[in-house]
Amino acid sequence: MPDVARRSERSRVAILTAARDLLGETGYAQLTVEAIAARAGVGKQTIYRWWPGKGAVILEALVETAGEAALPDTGDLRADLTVVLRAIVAELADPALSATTRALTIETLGSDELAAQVRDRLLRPQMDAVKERLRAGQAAGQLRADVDLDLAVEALIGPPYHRWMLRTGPLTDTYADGVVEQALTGLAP
Amino acid sequence: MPDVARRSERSRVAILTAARDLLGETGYAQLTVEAIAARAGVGKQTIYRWWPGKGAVILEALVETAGEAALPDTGDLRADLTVVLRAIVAELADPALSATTRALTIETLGSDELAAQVRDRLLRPQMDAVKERLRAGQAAGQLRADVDLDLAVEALIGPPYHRWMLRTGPLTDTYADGVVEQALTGLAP
Amino acid sequence: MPDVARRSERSRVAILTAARDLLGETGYAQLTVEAIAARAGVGKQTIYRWWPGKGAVILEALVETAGEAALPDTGDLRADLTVVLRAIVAELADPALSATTRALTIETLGSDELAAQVRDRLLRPQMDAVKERLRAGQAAGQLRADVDLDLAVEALIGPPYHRWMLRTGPLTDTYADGVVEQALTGLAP
Amino acid sequence: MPDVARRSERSRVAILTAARDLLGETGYAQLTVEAIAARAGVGKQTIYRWWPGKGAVILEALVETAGEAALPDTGDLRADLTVVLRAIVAELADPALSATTRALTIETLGSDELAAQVRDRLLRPQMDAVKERLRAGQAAGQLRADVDLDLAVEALIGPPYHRWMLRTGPLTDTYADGVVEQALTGLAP
DNA sequence: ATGTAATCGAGACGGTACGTCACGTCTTGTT
DNA sequence: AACAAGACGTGACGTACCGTCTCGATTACAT
Repeated sequence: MPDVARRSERSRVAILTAARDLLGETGYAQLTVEAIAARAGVGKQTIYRWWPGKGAVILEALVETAGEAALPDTGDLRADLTVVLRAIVAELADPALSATTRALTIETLGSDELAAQVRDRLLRPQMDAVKERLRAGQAAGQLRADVDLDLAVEALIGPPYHRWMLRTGPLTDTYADGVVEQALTGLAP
Repeated sequence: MPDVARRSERSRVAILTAARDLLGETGYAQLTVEAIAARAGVGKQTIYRWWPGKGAVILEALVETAGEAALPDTGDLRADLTVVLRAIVAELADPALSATTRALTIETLGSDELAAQVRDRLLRPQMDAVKERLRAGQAAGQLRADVDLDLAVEALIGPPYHRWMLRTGPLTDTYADGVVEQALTGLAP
Repeated sequence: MPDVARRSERSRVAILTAARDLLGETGYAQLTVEAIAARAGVGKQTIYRWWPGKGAVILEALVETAGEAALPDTGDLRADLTVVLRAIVAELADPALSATTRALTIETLGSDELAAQVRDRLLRPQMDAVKERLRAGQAAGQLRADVDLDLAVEALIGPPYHRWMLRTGPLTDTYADGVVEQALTGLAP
Repeated sequence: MPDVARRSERSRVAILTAARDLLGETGYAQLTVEAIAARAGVGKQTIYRWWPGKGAVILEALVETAGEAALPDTGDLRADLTVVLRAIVAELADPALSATTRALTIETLGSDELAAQVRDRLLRPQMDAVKERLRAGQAAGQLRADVDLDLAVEALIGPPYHRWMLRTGPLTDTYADGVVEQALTGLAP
């Protein structure tokens, strides 16, 4: 079993960077473990020693990139959600970040293990943060008391995610605003 | 430049059937072109002659399976949408159909070409059917006149899709009903 | 079974010509049945209807090319053999004819059937002609009475054939003369 | 740019052995790279990493099999050559060894590169050994001083090679003796 | 300071699937 | 019935990566 104390930080960073760069430059199809190792100047075994596979590397790369999902609470629920939705939509519209997310989604589809990891480490925090903000709004009487907060979160995040995955429309601030508008209308008292 | 007139219908059907069966039985990992060819009793070349790759085969298999996206219009918008949403959710919850969709999604992510095909041949019809039903409801005064129908469609389809992709919750009739309820609340006059 | 009466002479000639041309232009590696058919403007089946395979086509091409193996008999054995040997060596040195012969040799190595055909239709006549000339020389007392004529023929043809196959030396008139000289020395009374 | 220092000797031997065995057991038609790899318990890539193709494998197998071409020199030229010619003829008559040689000849005809290799690594040594023995004989006055040694070698090796390639006669000790007899008659003072 | 044990880079290994090529057969009109 | 055209099942080709496995050569810790 690997001795984490002796782990080379240089290699760890090089691998994650190489993975991100390759995704940005050549796309998912060229993102092979061998390519990551070569680009990072690292032996393949060093990757397999510390990660179970390609997907886990991407996940870690994305987790490192992702900032803390701290949501603003200015008291103005609509304004706060607009900020969040715009950020989410912008991230999906950004080619570099989007490539990583897309790659991770592919890996996710093939592995329940990884799917759970992604859900718990990456999504849950984000969704929980939104949920908390909604709960606060609900307590403040800005939402009906009977709304299911999980559904409410999905009403906000589901549409842009669907649009991004299936490329069925543009991902703009205007769109983000529209999603917030529509969702809040359904949730308001 | 294959001569489509001489194409063997027997082979075409055998290939699509084999692809569907393999997905149902052994999952995506075992869905290789060689396995499809072997199972269908067909040469690999016959697959490559008519489809650009594995993804296109899956797409065609799914398109053939998918019935016509004719939506009911009983006049009761809520009832009609509930029927549709329950069907969509059931499909996503069904392991067999879901496997095909999942496989197709993976292939999609690796090819813009295929992504466009999927969007136009598989998704657009479904989404358009929902949109038309909503438009009829809008004309009948059951929806506000100012709702953006594209957003409305996404409000219905986005949440279950998000939940399915990221496995963040159960996909049940109750859930479907909740999604319809919430969406209609936001769209009602 | 094919009805030889209806056979298309046009196709027959086109096929043999295409085979010869392809050998001359692109070499043996490109000499596929499909290439012959395409170049000849002929269906593949027309080839397989009349020949058992590629080798038989080449054989027929070569048989048609090869003139009658009539040997001169001027009474001067050395002069006659020199003429023949120079002709043989020249043929082996000629890239076009040599390509066909080489191709046929390859096919021969893989099929006893074809090897027998080549031996009987192509080689035997040539070797027999040489043998007859030697027999006449023997009768005229220009050869020892006890020489084995089959061996004598091989003493003339074997060396240049070996040299050609294995590319171990130049194939010139001088060389041909040397072979005749050496062989006759061994056969003379 | 494979790293020859890390090459697996076990694999190298297994591949060459498998190639020889397959030739002996099933013949050239079944001698595919895939069959060699399977029989040797080796990945195909391991073959392609170290040899350019099937032909080179056969060549190496034959080179390893072939003993050193050390010719006896008892002082009795006729006896020494008889030993050699009988060995050559026996080798050509032996189905197993002959299969390898035949296979190599086929491969040779398709590649100038390989042909040169075969000539230089396999044939040249053998022919040179014979040539040296003849040179010694010439020095000892057993051959005329003016004989061309290259021609003399071909007079010995050419006939049996021709007979073997074209299957025009039996390959026996008696035949070998006849060839030596005839050649020496032509070369004697 | 030195031994020792794990990590490191490199890359060969046994595999699996890829997408292509040509084989020889079969099928479909045309002549 | 032979023909041109070309789709078909078959099977080998040579390539790309997979994940595992040796190799010395660092490198960091415990003597």
